[in-house]
Amino acid sequence: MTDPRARWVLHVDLDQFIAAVEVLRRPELAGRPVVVGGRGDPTERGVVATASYEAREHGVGSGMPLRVAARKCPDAVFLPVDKPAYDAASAEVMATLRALTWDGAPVVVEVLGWDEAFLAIDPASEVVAEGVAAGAVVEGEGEGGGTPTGTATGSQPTGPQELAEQVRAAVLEGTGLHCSVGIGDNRLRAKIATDFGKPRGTWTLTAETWLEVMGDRPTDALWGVGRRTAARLAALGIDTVAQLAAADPDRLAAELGPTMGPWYVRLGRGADSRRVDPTPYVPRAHGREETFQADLEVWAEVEAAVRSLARAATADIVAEGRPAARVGIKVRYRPFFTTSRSLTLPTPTDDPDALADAAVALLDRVERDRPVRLLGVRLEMVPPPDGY
DNA sequence: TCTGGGGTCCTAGGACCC
DNA sequence: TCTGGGGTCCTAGGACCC
Repeated sequence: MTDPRARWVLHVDLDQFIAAVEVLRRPELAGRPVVVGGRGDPTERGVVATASYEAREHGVGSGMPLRVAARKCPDAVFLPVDKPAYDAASAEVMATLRALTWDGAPVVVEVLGWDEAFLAIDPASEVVAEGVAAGAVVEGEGEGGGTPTGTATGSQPTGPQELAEQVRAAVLEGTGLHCSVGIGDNRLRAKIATDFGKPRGTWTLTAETWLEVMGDRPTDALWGVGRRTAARLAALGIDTVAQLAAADPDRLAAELGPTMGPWYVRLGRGADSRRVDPTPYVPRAHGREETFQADLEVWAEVEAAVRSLARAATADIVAEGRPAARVGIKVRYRPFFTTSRSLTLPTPTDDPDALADAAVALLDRVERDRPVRLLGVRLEMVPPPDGY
């Protein structure tokens, strides 16, 4: 139980993943500003999925409308999102990570998305500890802390820094992609540490260094606090991570909800007790949505579009092998007002006609006198059978 | 800054039941 | 019928993440 390696979590995050995959198969793009998003046409509605570092120097960033990106960086190469290519690259990365060992013991990998994963030692493969106290402390990380300490390519890693270097070398060798690694004494700290290591680096963040590194930063620097919650916290006089860490959980429970309030205080303290979980991801729902290049003004077109989205979503759940128990639609009107409707089916089904009919029927419950910018259909599946 | 598409989880009110 | 309280399901909306 006292395997010293069990203290550590590594977070691996690919550098500019989507742009890097594109450059990998089109080497002539290396060194150029590359922007991937939408259908690759910067005159269309769409946003930036990933920008290369060269494009970021011009102020282009994720989530930015393509039109704005084109204005900021007219010389950028604009490419369409190619999901299958990123799926394939991601699978290679994850396979590389799963093949790693730490001092002879297998690691477990929890996939977070296309380009991120947590790594930890497999708790089932306990090795007798060699006299390391439970409170072992990593040497302090001052300015520039967390720089790699080893060049351990090929040799067996001993500490987390050596494992991190092995991760970066293995991913580069196996996939041609660069990544950064965060080392933490839990998932949250490892995840946040990664940003300090980018690009192509490693950083360590522990309970000992948490407040020193994060205390003066705004609350939305935390994983799980976004713009809205940061504003609500600011209204309560909480602007920084240190202030959030010192806040009264009962007060935040009253203000932000019994679950979320105390959870935010724990975030401020850098606390996270969840273990790295290698259980394969099982989706709860599949949905399809589309923002139209020109708003739909004819209701028959709205109905036809919902029917089409419902069929596409149905194909996704059929591939999953689980029928839908609930159907939901989303309607975004001009200029940007969004509403949703949903229903529980009398009986779960994966019949395309029945699901399309249900989605179209939900349209009767929304206004039809306004131009429609976006439509979405979402199918919530029955839980997977036991044994998953 | 005229704002994608894929998801997850939490909250709150009302219905309904005992 | 002058009417408590808890549990659960359904629905709409919101926040967040990659």
